[in-house]
Amino acid sequence: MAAAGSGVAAAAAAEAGPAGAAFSTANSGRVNGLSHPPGAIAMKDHDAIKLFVGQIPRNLEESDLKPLFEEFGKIYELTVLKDRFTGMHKGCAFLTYCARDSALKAQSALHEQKTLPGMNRPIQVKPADSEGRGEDRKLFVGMLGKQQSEDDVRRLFEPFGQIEECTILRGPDGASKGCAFVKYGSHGEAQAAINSLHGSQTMPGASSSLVVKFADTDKERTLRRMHQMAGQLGIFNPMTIQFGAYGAYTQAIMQQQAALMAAAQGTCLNPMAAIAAAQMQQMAAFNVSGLVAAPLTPSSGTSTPPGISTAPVPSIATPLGVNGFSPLPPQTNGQPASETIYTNGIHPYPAQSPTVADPLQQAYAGMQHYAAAYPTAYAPISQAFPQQAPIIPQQQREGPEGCNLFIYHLPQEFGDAELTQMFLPFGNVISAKVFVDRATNQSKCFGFVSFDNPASAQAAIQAMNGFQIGMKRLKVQLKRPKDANRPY
DNA sequence: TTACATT
Repeated sequence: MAAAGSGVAAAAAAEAGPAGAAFSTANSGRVNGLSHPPGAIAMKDHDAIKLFVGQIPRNLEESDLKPLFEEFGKIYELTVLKDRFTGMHKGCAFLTYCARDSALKAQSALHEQKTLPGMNRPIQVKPADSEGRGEDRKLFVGMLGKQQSEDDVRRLFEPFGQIEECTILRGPDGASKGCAFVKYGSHGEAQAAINSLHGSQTMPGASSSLVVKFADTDKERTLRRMHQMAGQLGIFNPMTIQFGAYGAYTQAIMQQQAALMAAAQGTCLNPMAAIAAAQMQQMAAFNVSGLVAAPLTPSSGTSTPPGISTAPVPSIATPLGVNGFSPLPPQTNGQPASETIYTNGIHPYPAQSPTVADPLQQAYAGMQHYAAAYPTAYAPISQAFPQQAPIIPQQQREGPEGCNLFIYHLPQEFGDAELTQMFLPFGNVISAKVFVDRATNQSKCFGFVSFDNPASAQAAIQAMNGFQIGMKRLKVQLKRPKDANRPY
């Protein structure tokens, strides 16, 4: 390789980072995917449909099938399913067109319409099981009364169909958050329930009428996370606008974030961006592989926060039976684990959206992987983003008793702004102060954060105490009262 | 070795 070019290539490879790995694995894994030529990033609609294609003769490979399906549009990905051990052709495939419309056309033109040579049943072309069919019969129910039990909700929804699942979202204390998920046997039943129940009544104690809508899909949830995180960082990224395709959107953000992260690692510019970048990677990996990146459970007290050690992002795409539509970690008590941190209306998106705490955990975990993999490979790219001035002016010092946190083991490069960002998800941060050595201007790695209410402070302790960053774990405690330890 | 609102 030419000496002049090698550095650039290495940098590009490094920048692709774990995300790149996740993408390529998803495409090429152990199945013979129809991969895209290097450098050519194929786009697909954000609402593209993954099709299952059945009744394919076993002697036909991707290259043989491609012409047949290309008739309906540009193919984003075509993968013949193979037995994971023997590599044997399973007589079916997954097919994703770049355009949603192509999928619909292919489905109506081909499904049960013709029989391929050697087969005695007609070809099957229909949305893969992973495509929403679990989600589109699941409802989010909001504005329930806090006293209403699962049984109450069941009774309310029973008239419209078979209920497969009914879960009230609850806080850690078991108190209802006034919302629930209800899953029917079919989309139609769910729709019927929406038609009849949405806005139909106001439950005792609820502030407005009953909300009944389809639960967010996986994609919507992830997108919302990204927007949320982007909002928190004050990121406005023009790159993302021109990329309508979801995958590309993610990738674009990630690349930007990777650049930012590089800046943060190289020059201590913006550690929170690093966190966000890590999160973006996690989300992208999640998106692409259809797997939950890491089991997430809120940490508490001094216990080891689970799922944030150094578990690598799963990079094995499950080629068949992908059930990427179980975005929440396994639940033992019928509640989404990620919901349990929030108690007092801190939740940035009421009830059904993901919390900030689990992204944070993912973020930190991701940061560690990233740092491990790419310790110093970056040049600072500070101009990648206009660096926003810290938004929150620091006026007050201390909040009321029980609202002030002492935080130790902060990363060296964290300043007031980063500290603020880190704790913003838990409530209204009225002050955040990192102590710096006045001689060296170096952080002393500890600081204070004050909220305007004790519940926020408690939520922050629950979520962030014991949080691993690098080799250390954050210590997050209530600040000692001023008069403590006085001898008299 | 963990330093609690600073000169």
